[in-house]
Amino acid sequence: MVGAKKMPQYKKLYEILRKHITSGLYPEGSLLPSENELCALHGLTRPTVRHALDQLVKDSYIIKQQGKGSIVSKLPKDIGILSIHGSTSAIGKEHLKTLIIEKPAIKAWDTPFMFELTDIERESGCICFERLRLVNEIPVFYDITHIPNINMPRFASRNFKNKSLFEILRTGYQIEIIGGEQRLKAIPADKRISKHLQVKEGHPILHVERKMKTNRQGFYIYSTLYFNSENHSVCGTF
Amino acid sequence: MVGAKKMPQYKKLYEILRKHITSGLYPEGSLLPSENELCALHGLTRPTVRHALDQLVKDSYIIKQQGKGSIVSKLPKDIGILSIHGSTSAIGKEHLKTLIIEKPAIKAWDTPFMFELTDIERESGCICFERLRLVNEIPVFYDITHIPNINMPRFASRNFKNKSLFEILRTGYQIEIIGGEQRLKAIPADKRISKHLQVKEGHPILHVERKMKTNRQGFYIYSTLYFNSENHSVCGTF
DNA sequence: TTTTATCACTTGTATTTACAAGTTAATTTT
DNA sequence: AAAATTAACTTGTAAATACAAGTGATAAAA
Repeated sequence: MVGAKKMPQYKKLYEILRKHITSGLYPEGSLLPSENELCALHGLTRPTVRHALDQLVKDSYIIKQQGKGSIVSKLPKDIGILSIHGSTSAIGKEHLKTLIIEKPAIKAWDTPFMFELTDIERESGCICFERLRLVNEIPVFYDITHIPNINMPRFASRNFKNKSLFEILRTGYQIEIIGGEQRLKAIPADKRISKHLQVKEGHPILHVERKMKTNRQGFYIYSTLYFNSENHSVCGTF
Repeated sequence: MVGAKKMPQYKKLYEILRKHITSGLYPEGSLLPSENELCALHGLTRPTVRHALDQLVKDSYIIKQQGKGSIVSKLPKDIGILSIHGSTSAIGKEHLKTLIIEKPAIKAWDTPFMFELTDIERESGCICFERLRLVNEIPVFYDITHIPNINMPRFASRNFKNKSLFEILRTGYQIEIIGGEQRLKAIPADKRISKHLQVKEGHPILHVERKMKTNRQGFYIYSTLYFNSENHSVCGTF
């Protein structure tokens, strides 16, 4: 294991409990052992145990309630990956289809780009691709993704058909999204958008520009979204 | 008395430092007094001071660096999700104005309401008010807030003119927003919206429905937003 | 039976003490 | 003068202790 030796006690306990929660040992809604029990179990003092629990609260794995205990809350937030919520019913995975409009290709960044770029990003160029997502065969959002072409071997030739972008990044490149920023607007559909989303020109479209921070230092992923929110909403937690 | 008396010490210090930072006493990039200095200044012990600083870190008012100190970072987010970003320049507080369209009043919940309500919420009724926010005298967003009328003494008679809602909730009722969910849509402006936001009917409007979770168990704050995103964007981090 | 009170248990706040580890600047040595 | 060392800071981790405050179940009283 990589450097688990000098990890502080509270962090060790945090990792243990985190693993127990995500693995389902403590199901959602159940109570964690009390602070005093955790002290006895792991040979720690209460301030240390509380420090570990504070981290779990911060990452919203648990909610604490005075007089009651530490309640396990729903498993991790989907990192702002905007989920879709239909106005009629929940959308199962089986109804969601992805169409590749433009295959991943290496090109120069647009100038100006929606976010400010570093010199390194600018020089490296980007991998760009466009996708259309359909729910029940109806196009719902149109997605343009820009990834800096820095240490991304064979990315452009990968098959995106059935795997999520984030799954490929995580499993193929050990890249995980750890946060980001986004800008939202409502805009009228232009010719290109109206064609892809099959709406009239001028129809209100939800426009999202996102800059996603990753666990790789200085490596960001950019994405532009055009969303037909007539029958669906974009949902998110914060 | 609206409970400023039994506020814990660490929270008092948090509020003091927070005020000092937002008021510009400690400018961005500068160092806060060291933990030991804060102990001496306020007659507290280091764990208590550290607890206060932890809160400031959590809310990203400061960044701590071992061996150096607590560095004041950029003034943040009102509540993480809702800052406005102009397409031309940053928006200073001096250019932001709030207009009360409907004063806080106790009434029954709309049926159906945008989010599902518990029986307790439904029975208690709600405090509802509507505000219009202007940037440089131009209306930018229209805001309808619903707060359950549960243990909120004298809330309806408070003056909202110059204080942020969240500031009143935090200082007057010890209520803090700890998260939430939201749904976003792009919709055409109807008659009412177009009147308030001074746009043509049918103009694309960003519509946000939010359910905000608080530190008070089972207590949620609901808000509906209509945003004219022609010249501004809604920005958020995740 | 219903209400009230108590008790055991939970987390919340706060003090005190100690040492580890990172940063910076002054001092000493080369 | 330049490099290395030291000293004096800073925050980080961790222990032991105490009491306050909220919760829930049990026991006592009405």
